Amino acid sequence: MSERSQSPECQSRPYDYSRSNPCTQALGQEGLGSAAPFQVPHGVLPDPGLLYNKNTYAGVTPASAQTFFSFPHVTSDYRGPDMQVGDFVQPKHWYPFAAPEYTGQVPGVTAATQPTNVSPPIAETREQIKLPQIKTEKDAGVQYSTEVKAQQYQTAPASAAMPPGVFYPTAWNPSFWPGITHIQPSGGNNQNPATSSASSPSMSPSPPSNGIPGNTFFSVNAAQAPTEPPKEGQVSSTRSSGSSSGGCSDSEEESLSTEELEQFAKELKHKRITLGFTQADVGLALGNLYGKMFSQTTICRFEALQLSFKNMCKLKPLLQRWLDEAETSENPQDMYKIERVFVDTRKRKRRTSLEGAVRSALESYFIKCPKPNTQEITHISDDLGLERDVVRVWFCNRRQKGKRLALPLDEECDGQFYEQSPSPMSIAPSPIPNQGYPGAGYPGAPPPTLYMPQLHRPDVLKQALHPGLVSHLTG
DNA sequence: ATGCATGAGTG
DNA sequence: ACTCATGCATA
Repeated sequence: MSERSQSPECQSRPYDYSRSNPCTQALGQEGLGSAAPFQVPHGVLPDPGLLYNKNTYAGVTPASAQTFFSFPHVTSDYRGPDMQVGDFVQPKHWYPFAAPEYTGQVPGVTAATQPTNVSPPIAETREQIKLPQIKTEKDAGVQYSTEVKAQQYQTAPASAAMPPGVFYPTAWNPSFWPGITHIQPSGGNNQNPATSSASSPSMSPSPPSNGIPGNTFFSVNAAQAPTEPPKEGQVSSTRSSGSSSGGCSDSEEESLSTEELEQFAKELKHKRITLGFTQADVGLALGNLYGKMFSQTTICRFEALQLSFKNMCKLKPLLQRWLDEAETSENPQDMYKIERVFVDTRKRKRRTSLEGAVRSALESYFIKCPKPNTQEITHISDDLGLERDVVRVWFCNRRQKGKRLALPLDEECDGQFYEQSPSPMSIAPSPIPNQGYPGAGYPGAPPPTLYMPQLHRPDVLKQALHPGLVSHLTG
C-alpha cells in the first residue's frame, strides 16, 4: 500500500512487457538485416510529412507494426532542422505576466568567481557533422579531452564553518535531503497556496549586477544551512523505500499529494518570476542554501511537473524553503549570486543531434519495441547508421520520457501492455508505466488526482505517447 | 523547453 | 544493462 512510489520492484514491473517481448521477433527478421539503406545523401530532402504527419503515423498502426521496419527508411524524409516527434506547439503556460526572464541559463554565475575557468580546449565550433543523418560531434572528441578541471570552488565568505568545497555531484547522496523536513505536511505547507499574490513586484528583476557583496541571504543560511550532510534532524523519512536508485531516499513523498505539488509548482513559478529570478537562479540559490545546486533544467522540469513524483517530493522542500527565503529576504536578488561556482568538468560527449528522419525511425522502432535488447539495438544502430550507444541511450531516454509524461495509470497493472497486446497503439492511454505518481487507482479509474495537471497539457502528453496513439486520441 | 548524455545504484 | 535523477547543450 504504501508502496506507491516505485520500489525496486515496481521499477521493473513497468516494463515487463519487454520480457516476453515480441519485438524480438519482429526485429529479428524483417528487412532489418538489410543493409542499411541509410545513406542519406546530404542533399536529399524527401518529403517531410512522411514521418510525422498524422497520416504517416496513422499508418504506423498496429498493422504495420508487425513489420518492424515498415517505416520507410530515413532516406526519405527530412523534416527541417529537427523536427521532433512530439513537437506540437505548446501553448505557453499561465504566465500571468511577461516575465522578463533573461534567458541566461546561468546568470552571471561563473563570471564572478572563476577566472580560471575552463578553457574550452577547442572551440567546438561546428565542425561537426559528418554523418549523413546525424550531426554528431565525434570529431570533436577532442574537445572531450581529458582536461581535468580542478574543482574550483570558491569559498564563500560566510562559509566559516563551511568547507570550501561544497561540491556536489560527487558528494551528494541521498541522505542529503534531511534537514528539510519542515515541509511535508499534509497540505498546508505553502504559505500561500494559491494566493500567491505577487509578493513583491517591486523587486527589481534579477540579475543585474549588483555587486553587493553582502548577501544577507547566504550568510544567514550558510550559517545554519548545512552544506552537505545535513545534520539536522533527519527527516521523517522513514519511508520504506529502501533505496531506490537514483539517489532519492524517499521520505517526504508520501505526504505530498499531487495537487499539492502541482499547486506548489505553480506558486513557485509565479513567485519566482515575480521576484525576478530565472530558473537558473533558483537552481544556483539552492546551491547556496543547501550546498546542492540544481540546473535550470531541473527547476524547469519541476515547475512543469516533469519529474517523477518521488523526485518532485524530494525537491519540493528545498524549493519551498528557497521560496520562503526569497520572499522574506530583503535583497532577494542576492540569492542568485553565486558564491562558489565549481565547474563541473566532466567531459561530455558532444550531444548528438539526430535528424528528424532518424528520430522518427527510432520512434517507429520504439513503438514496436520500447525495450530492445542488445542485439536489437545493434541491429537498429546498424540500420540507422548510428552508434550503438546512441541508440541505446535514445531508448533509455525515450522510455524515461514516456514515464515522465505518461499518465499515471494504475501503478500496478500497467507494464503489461506490450506484453499482452500486439498493438500497443491500440491501447488506450499510456502504455508507458509512469514513474509512480499516485493518483489513479486503476486503469479505468477516473482521474481523481490524476497527475496530469494543466501543465501536463495534452499536447505535452502527446510527446509521451506513441504518435499513432496521439492521432488516435486527438482525432 | 527539451534532446541527448552521464553516472550512481541495482539486479 | 537498466532505471532514475540530473545536467549540458541546443532548439
